[in-house]
Amino acid sequence: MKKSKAETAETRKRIVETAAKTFRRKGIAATGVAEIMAAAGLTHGGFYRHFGSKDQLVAEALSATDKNMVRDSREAAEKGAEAMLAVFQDYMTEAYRDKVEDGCPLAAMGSELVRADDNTRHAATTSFRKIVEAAAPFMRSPDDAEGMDTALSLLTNMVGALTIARMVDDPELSDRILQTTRRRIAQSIG
Amino acid sequence: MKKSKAETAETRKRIVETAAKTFRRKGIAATGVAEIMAAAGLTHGGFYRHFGSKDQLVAEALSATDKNMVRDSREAAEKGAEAMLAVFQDYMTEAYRDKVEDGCPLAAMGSELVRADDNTRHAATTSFRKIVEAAAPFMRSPDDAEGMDTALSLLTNMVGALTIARMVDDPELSDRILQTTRRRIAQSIG
DNA sequence: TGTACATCAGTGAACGCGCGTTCACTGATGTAC
DNA sequence: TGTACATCAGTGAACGCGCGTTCACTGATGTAC
Repeated sequence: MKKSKAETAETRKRIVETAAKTFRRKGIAATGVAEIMAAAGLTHGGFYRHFGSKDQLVAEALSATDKNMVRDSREAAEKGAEAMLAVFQDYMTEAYRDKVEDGCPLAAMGSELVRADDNTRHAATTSFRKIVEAAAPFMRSPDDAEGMDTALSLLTNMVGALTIARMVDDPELSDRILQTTRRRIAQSIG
Repeated sequence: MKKSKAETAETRKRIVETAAKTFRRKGIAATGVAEIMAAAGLTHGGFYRHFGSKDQLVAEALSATDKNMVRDSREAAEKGAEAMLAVFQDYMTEAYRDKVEDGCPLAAMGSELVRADDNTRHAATTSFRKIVEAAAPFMRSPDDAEGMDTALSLLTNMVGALTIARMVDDPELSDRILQTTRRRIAQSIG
């Protein structure tokens, strides 16, 4: 039952992507290795041919998602302020709020990442910094350090707002949080 | 081995307080009922004399902590803008960041609360709204709805900033996040 | 006020279950000649 | 290019363990008379 190198690489990628979605939707601690493998169409026994531990999968799943977010931010930065604004505003839409499994891992798993292992936290830190750096030049006062600080403030606000918009059980309040945050994004970028 | 009513009430309170700390420090899913009971000096068998389920304890532990935060905010609101500012700034100190188990539950368990049961989410929502309402009159533009919106923006920012300040593995970046958020608090209140 | 009895807080063993991880086995892949 | 053999991806059973929850039992509390 050995698989070709191409197939093996594909399987590995599929496990990482399935894990990335499931961890965001259900949380890290609440998601089992067997559950991820089954969702990827495999039995759990083969897991350790690909990864040394569940923690390693957590780190890789986070890295994979973060890589996409960094890429999106950089592409927007190349296109200019308008594209940057659009990418950030999209983060605060009702559709984005309701699709947890495809969204930002910091918002979806934030409090669990605080307790994640060193590799995972380091990956999260690096990605977060890259996004802040991509956004900084587009802040209203981009002089030196000030742009960084504004970007830091804006991005932490977005993560917190998205988390709380998902947590509250009052749809009106949730929408209002998104709306207020969209306004702050518009005020910060320009 | 039956205990007096006073002792029973005391035990119950002790379990809730222990749970509130442990859930914040280790996360909800990662903390077991037996672990909480042991930390409270009891065996796990007696748990169900006090609570119907782990979920019920989660809801009560959150409510208890939130009640304190609402009280602090309201007391500060009665004292005036300066006290309000002080309470909020305290939230963004390095000491507060490093004492997860005594701090804000939204920051400590945010992403897990999104998936918590209805009672828990409702309790969290109600408390969050009360704190926003207490803060709103002290925002720089407190006219009508605008104060609410600014308070909503500021508080979601504080929760997100605290979570990310705890998550990043770079102490300098972490401190900078706290500092930037303190500055925003000072700019918002006045 | 004193006595008999029902209540019930807490103990410790046990329930079924799912967890992360290991392992013997399989058979197709990839390599050495 | 063809053959013999080593590799190893994936399966499925099993490991020890801790999970949330249940239960028979205990003995002190609280109540009814």
